[in-house]
Amino acid sequence: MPHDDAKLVSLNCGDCPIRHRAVCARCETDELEELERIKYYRSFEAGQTVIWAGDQMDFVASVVSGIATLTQTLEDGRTQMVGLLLPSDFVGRPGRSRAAYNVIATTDILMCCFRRKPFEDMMEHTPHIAQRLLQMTLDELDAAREWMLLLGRKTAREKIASLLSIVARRNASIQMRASERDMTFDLPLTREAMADYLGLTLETVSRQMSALKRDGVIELQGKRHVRVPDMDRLLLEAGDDSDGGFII
Amino acid sequence: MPHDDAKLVSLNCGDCPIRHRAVCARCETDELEELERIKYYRSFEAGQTVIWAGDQMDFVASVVSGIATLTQTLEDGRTQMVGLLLPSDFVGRPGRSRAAYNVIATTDILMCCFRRKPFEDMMEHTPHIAQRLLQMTLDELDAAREWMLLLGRKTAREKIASLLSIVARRNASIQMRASERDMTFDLPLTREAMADYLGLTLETVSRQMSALKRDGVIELQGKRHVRVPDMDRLLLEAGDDSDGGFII
DNA sequence: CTCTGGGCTTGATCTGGGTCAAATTCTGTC
DNA sequence: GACAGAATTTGACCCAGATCAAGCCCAGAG
Repeated sequence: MPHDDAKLVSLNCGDCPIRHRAVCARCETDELEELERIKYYRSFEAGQTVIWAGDQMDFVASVVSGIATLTQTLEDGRTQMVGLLLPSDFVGRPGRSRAAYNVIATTDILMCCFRRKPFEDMMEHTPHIAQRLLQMTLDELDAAREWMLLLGRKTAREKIASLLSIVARRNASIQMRASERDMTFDLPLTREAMADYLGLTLETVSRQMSALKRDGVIELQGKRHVRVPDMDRLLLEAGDDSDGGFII
Repeated sequence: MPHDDAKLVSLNCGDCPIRHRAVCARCETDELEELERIKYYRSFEAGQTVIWAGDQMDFVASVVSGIATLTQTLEDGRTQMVGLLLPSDFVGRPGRSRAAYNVIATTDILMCCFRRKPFEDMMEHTPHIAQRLLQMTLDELDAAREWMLLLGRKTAREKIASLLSIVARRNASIQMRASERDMTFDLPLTREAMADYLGLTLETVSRQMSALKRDGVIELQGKRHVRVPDMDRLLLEAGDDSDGGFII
């Protein structure tokens, strides 16, 4: 049986062409050679936009390398980022969906694609894959709901602090320094992208970044390099509640 | 193989106790008698709040009857609704999650619960169940993302129009009158609940309802009964784009 | 029939964040 | 090492929606 923290991951196994494998992130063993047979690759340049119309796509894909964003727009141009696609994240789905998203490549992207029908057929007799996709999707749903709280009820300053702490936390898990109070990282987003993520304008983002800097919550070296002297302070600014919650 | 539109539904099969079944919405046949063996019921009164702490719950549940809302709050009391739970909707998940939600009963609720471990075990060898849960979760994710666009980028008037058209559409599918331009329905939410859903205050909700009424977009009989003379007009007000999107 | 309280509306005023505009870095690149 | 263009900052001003405060409507209780 799969581990709780198992993920469907993309791994660069040495030289090109990069191999896509379904592995358990913990035990590191291949589980499904079958994926190998139905996959192909597709790359996109930084800045390129792909309109991902759910029910018209005949494939699903997973990011192998690079960063992309998932956005929705109104016809007058207002745009809202609704997801960040990092290596190993999936886009597209087994099943129908009317929703259409813009997938915008922030960097050059390599995607591993699976033709939909074979992928769905495969899921039929390999419950592990279905369960992992379910777990990944549930995690995304949790993240989306937390973001709804941010979009609906947080102030501009809290929004910025929340975004920074999320980026910091992600870096922390990479650096294995989650317990450190002092953190340093690079922002992978422009001010405009941050604004689209947070439901703000880029001017407001800039102003609040300046305010947080003035108040000593963050330090900036250049525009993108951020140092947080005290993570607890930042989390406080983000307004996230930390109480555990009771059981019924 | 399961149909695309298959759902895991709760059905009231005549007398109490209500039976929970996993059926295909299209072919109407039972697929999994096994669910019967691990389920039990639990009811909640209107107004009751349950703190649903993902990783501490030892069961998952599905709404059999009644309406509940899923909300998140900041410690100072600001609250944001992040989902609506209607009959057949699931809450809780097979797998771990740190997220905690408040489940607030809008009406009296009957829930069908499954103890987590047996439910997860069952998923292992019944791929249909896993696939349906995945499909349901993906649909919820689409809805959450559409809501993020609303929360982040729509004006108060557009938010109200969007909510009304969603409620109208849901009623339409029940009444089988999707093609009608003229629609009538009851709002299942108080002004305050609408506000929490839309990231607004109840005063703004009230004002915008009055404005839509004044402009002839809707008619009100009493506070909760709404008539929409022209759905197209309402959809226009909601600002949703209708263009199909291209394929890459 | 009146009282009460919750849901709702409406008005007056305030303000956070949007809008518009200009100045100031940064990043190349020739 | 200067020029071009994009990213960012900062300022001035404005407005949509929040806040504060009355008052209204109506269903249920007595």
